[in-house]
This record gives sequence, structure tokens and C-alpha cells, in this order.
Amino acid sequence: MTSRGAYSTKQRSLLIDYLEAHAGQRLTLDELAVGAGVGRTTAYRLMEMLASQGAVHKYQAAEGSCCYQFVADPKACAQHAHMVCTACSELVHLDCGEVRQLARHLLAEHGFALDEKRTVLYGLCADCLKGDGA
Amino acid sequence: MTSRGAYSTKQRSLLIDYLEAHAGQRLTLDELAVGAGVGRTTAYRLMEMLASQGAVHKYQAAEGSCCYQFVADPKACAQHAHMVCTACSELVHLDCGEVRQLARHLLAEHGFALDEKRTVLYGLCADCLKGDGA
DNA sequence: TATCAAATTGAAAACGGATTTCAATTTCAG
DNA sequence: CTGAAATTGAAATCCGTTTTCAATTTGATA
Repeated sequence: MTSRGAYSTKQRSLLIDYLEAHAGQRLTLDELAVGAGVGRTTAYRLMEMLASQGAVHKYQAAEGSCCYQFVADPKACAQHAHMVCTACSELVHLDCGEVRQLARHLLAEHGFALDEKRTVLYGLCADCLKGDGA
Repeated sequence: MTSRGAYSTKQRSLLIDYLEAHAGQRLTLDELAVGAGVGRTTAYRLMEMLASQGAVHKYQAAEGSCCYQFVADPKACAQHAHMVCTACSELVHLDCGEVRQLARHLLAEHGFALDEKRTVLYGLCADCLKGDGA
């Protein structure tokens, strides 16, 4: 992953390194800026740019700050749905025939054209389900 | 539907009447306050109370203000998933066996325990699909 | 290497919606 | 009635997002 901005700068490298190093996590703007050691404005602008390119997911959490998360394969993620664990916030990719079958059913029986890539399913991931109370 | 607050007041009646009269719509705080003719703070507090009781849905739209929508049957809505049209914002209830089948699949094959009632599917509703560019 | 226009940075300010404060008012039990 | 408790709503506050802008950095060109 490389920056798409015209100039390559130290700050962008730092941010992208930090993002990739925390690929499984959802990071707030502050966590990113502090973690990568760049200004908040810089982090904000690069994240918005990357989000618009699909290189990161942007989550507008209902409570508190929004989060960004590195996306390994933007092209693939632009097509499938995702699951988010309500306990640990892990993002799970869901490139799955069952979802497409549901989409077909929704269209046929409910007249609703599911936009898979915009849809996020909530629940508990395998780890949190086991870990339970932890 | 009656207020659960200790006192019944004119403002609450106005708000609840207005909510029920616009049962199919998602209303911002301002629309509610202005529409019902009560103060924003009052609208805010009653909506938060009703949302916590499940009597209204609260949507935290990514852009702009959050919205509230009257829920005819809170008990039922606390159990099933919903679809929201990305064009007209209509809320569609989805009490549907196919979703439960997907939930079973997610649990069996992905180890993910879907929380149906917290999940919102996005796409185009039947009307917007027909209406198309309109 | 020197020069400079364009791009980038980040502190600070502006913005905007959510939430709280608090004095005045309303409700209702006794 | 009376008064304690609840409610109201304008205004203030909070807090995350976005913009501004002067200073800095980058990289193409000579």
C-alpha cells in the first residue's frame, strides 16, 4: 500500500505503517494520530482520502468518535458484507453465498435490493462467544 | 401509547401525537420539536426515553443529525432485523425465516452469533427500485 | 545545487449536533 | 390550597469533525 497523494511524506509513511501494523483494529483519529506520531489534522486528511479510495473502512460509531480500519483488499471489500463484533469490534469479512441467497430472497419476496457492501451485521465473533463474560 | 414519565404533560402528548401521525418517517430532532411545537430539549429528552424503551428507533446517520422513528410494535422490533432504503430512508421490518437461516449458517460456519435486532440491512426499497432515478 | 510553485503540515479556530444546566413553571398527592 | 417532585426550554457547554492559514516540505526544472 502506498500513498496516492502527489508527494510522499514522512507523516504518511508513519500513518500507513501504523495502520498496517494494527490491521485488525478499529482506530479512532486520536489513536491514529498519537500512535503514528503525526498531527490530528494530517491523520484526519489521510484517513478521509484513504476511506474515499476504499483502502480503509470508516465507522461512524453511534457513541463517541468514529473509527478507521485498514482494509487489506479494497476491491474485494467493495463487494461483500461485513460483520462486526459488538464485544470486541473485530471486523469479519463475509464473502459468502448464503448472504447472496438472502439477497435473492429479499429481492424476490420483499422487493428489496440489498446493497451488500454497505451492510454490516452485528453480533458476537467466535472468540467473544467462547470467551463469554471476559 | 402513553408516556412513562411520572407526569403527563401537554408537550408529551403533542410529541407522541406527532410521532404517531408520522409513523412511517424518520424525523430529526428539529423536525420533531418544530412539528410538535415543543422545545428541542423536551423533544430530545422524551425521544431518548422512548428510544431506551424501544418505542422509537434511533438512527445515528453518518452524516448530519440523528433521526427517530416511531415503532408500532416495540416487542416485535426488539427481535427482528430491519432494512433501510438508502434512497428514501424507509424502514422495512424483516421478520423473516431467511434471515434466521442466515443466522444459523453464520453460527455454524463462521462462528458468528448474529444479533438480529441490532442489524440493519441497506439497499433500495421496492418503490425506489421502481421509481429509479426519481 | 539553486529556485520556486505546488503540496503538505498542524496548531488553532470555526463549526455543528448532542447533552447538560438551571431558573421558572407545571403537575399532582395530600 | 400547599409544597415537593417533575418538567420545561433557552442558553450554555461539551466534544468530535472540519476548515483555515501561515510555515514548511517536496520535487520538477534549470
